[in-house]
Amino acid sequence: MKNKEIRLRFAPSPTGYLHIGGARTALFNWLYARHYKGSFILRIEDTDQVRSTEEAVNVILEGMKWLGLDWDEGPGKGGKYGPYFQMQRLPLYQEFAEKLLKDKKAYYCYCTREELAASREKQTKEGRLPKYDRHCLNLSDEDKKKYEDEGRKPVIRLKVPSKKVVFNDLLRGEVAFEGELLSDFVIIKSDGIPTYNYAVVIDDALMKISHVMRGDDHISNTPKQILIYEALGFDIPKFAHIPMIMGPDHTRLSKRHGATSVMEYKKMGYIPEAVVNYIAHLGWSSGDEREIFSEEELIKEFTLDKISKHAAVFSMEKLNWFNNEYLKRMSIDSLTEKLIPFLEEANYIKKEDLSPDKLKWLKEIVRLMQGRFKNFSQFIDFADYFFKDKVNIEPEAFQSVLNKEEVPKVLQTLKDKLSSLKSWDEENIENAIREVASSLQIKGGQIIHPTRVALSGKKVGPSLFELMVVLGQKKTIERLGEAIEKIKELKNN
RNA sequence: GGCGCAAUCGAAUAGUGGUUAAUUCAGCUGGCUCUCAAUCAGCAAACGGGGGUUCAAUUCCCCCUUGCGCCA
Repeated sequence: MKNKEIRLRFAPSPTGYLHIGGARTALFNWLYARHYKGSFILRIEDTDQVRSTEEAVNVILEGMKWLGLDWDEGPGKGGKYGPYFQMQRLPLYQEFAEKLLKDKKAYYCYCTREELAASREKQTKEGRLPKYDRHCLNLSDEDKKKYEDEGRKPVIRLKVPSKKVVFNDLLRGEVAFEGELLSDFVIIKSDGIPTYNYAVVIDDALMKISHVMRGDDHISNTPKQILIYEALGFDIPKFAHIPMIMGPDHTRLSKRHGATSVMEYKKMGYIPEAVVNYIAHLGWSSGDEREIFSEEELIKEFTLDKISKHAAVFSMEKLNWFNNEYLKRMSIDSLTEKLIPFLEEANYIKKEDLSPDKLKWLKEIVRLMQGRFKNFSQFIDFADYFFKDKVNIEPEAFQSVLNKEEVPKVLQTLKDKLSSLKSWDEENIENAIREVASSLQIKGGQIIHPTRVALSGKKVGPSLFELMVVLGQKKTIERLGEAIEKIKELKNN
């Protein structure tokens, strides 16, 4: 049963992608709504006509879906408090503005940018703090007509009462602002578009939002919004201002910090459950020592008293750890399935060529690699040699491992030995390698390391014997030969 | 500049009017091992500063500082 009283919303502006900070805000709202069996509403704040795009709307919706944050009302869903795009709600903003005008709680203002700037400069010079001088507060109809004949387009300003505005933040307790400091701010711009603070109030009120949970960068906007609620006689929702997420340098998270769009994490091969689990821990903790939470557990445990009040720093390392934890727990089957799109993207496989045998082989690779990569892109990188015809030997690996006196002889001896192997299984391969080692009077490592580089091009990777089983006898022998040739070539130069 | 919010290891968070201030990530050392990863054992690492209140403050109050944000 839904709790009709509890209604939360996430209201992004479609001026860009869904970034980590927005996603975390969405997640907290979603978790709160789900925890208390309320409703979660998605609203698109697209009044910035210059920067808003339909493309961005789609990317945001995609991001929400990828994270599994489903909404009860909003784009694609409808709902009884729609529309859920602000640009489709223009008449509503107008209607309530007219009510304010009629009640003398708002007024038209014809002042130009230049006039405003001049007034501000004068006040500053006089040592007063600049605020709108109410030049247009009591304009007569004639005055207005005169201005309009001049071609001026008016804005609508709220007549701000001179009083202290106090609200009780669910996280921070009482927050107070001196009303004197507030200017008669604009609620409708001269082009008829509402300002942020005004539109958000009309929408939240009309959509019956009970809890406004948002980044604490909105604390300073809250008194203005409360004034609008009061002027219109709307019920004031509860406010909870959650801490922001910063980059590692403690500045606002931005492109400078690398991947900030949630969809980039999809592209890099993170799994959404891990991303959700990680960002849930940015500003929230269960209070006990668990780190890994399923979606259900998060919903169950999520309450406001466990949210911290200070900004959090995003850490890629910790995200990697979470992702790896999820990757380790996944079955080979589902891990393989999730990897397939990345393998196709890299041109390592074609889905239509995926015979049962090939799928089995693929799963073997996945089994060998599981736990050794932090995300799917890394898998593509780390396991390339299974899929490519020729190995790409990393220069550093060549220098430090293959470029040694005894290596060509070792590889040649091994190659000869392996060519005659009848049964290509782990035990036989290991025995063969140990035999070569003892016949050449070298340690296992002295044969294993160069062989790994010859076969995979890398110094690190899964157990060599298993690797060789999966790679197959033919390719193993080929690559040993190629490595020997390559060493020769470089020696001669 | 005005106003607001915040402050515990490098990062995320626990925690308490009296504690050896805890856990996870990252770092470091060692075990295991064919490397890496994983894993196990261990190390290092914090209560921003100053005043109060109190027998006792990291914890409560005030100021400062610093960071962040909003407005201009």
